[in-house]
Amino acid sequence: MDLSAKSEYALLALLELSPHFASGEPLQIRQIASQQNIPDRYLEQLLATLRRAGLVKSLRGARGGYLLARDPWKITLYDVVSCIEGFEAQTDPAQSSPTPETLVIQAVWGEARQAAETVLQKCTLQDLVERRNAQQQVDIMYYI
Amino acid sequence: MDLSAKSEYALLALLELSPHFASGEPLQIRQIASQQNIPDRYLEQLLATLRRAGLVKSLRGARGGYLLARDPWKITLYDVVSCIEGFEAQTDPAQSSPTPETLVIQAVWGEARQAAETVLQKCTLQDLVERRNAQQQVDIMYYI
DNA sequence: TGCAAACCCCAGTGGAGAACCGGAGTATAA
DNA sequence: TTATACTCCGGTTCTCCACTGGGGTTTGCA
Repeated sequence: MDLSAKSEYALLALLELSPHFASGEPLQIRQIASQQNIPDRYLEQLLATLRRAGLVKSLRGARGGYLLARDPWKITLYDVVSCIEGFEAQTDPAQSSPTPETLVIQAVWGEARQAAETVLQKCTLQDLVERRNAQQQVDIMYYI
Repeated sequence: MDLSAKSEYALLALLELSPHFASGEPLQIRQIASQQNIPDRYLEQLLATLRRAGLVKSLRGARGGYLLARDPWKITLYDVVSCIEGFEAQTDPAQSSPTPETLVIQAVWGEARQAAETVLQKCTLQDLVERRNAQQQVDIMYYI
């Protein structure tokens, strides 16, 4: 029920990439990692997953790096979390003969999960960027 | 993001206790465990937690057992899951200086979590019982 | 053409927590 | 008084998350 470090790292990385989408300049793993305090060898794996999911593109070789595959307002938090966390494929083969009780419980749990996913589907990377900027404005006002 | 065996066991046990609330007759751990296929020594721990949370009462000694502490329509799934899973106290002391990025991410995640919890708060044990009965009716109709 | 900078793949490890088991003790109905 | 139940507390096994490491391959640039 709580956010895994894995998903948080992925979101932070994509958040870091968002402002660079317009210019088309790639960011390197090291830069993202040091900027957001993420173990770089670990971030590497996450970016590979995001690449296979079609959320980022990579440029190999010297002067390479990563960039968003599409506009930051066309990537939802659900896109990110679901591909990182690996939803789906939860058929649970051990549960050969589910009882009526477990079925009902799973059904309600599915509704709760659905409600959470709807929130994530409605929030894009661009929304996150703007909320962060707005928050920083508030901080500055308090600082003055 | 997925339902733990722990919570599912607890819900199954309370579901088993629900029909017996009216009569006031206690159910024993062994009975619940064998009925719902739960390791009995493990269920014992869960029921102890539920008792401390005030969701069930225990009768010690011969002919003892467990019974619901209040009406099954006055116990929500949120009551159960939150006490079993131990929500709250997630201040995360390691996060001494949260960045604006992590703050925004946590905020949205909190909204998603809140949406899921609302679903659980609206569903009572009695709702579960009735949905199970309704489902069984459907099964019977298909059987005929 | 060489070489360094970057991505790419795969395999392992350490620690934490979940799920479960066991034993000794205590309360209580019969 | 005794059998039946709950109660407390500790250990054990197993899985998974977060992370690390050792190899590659690709590519811009001097």
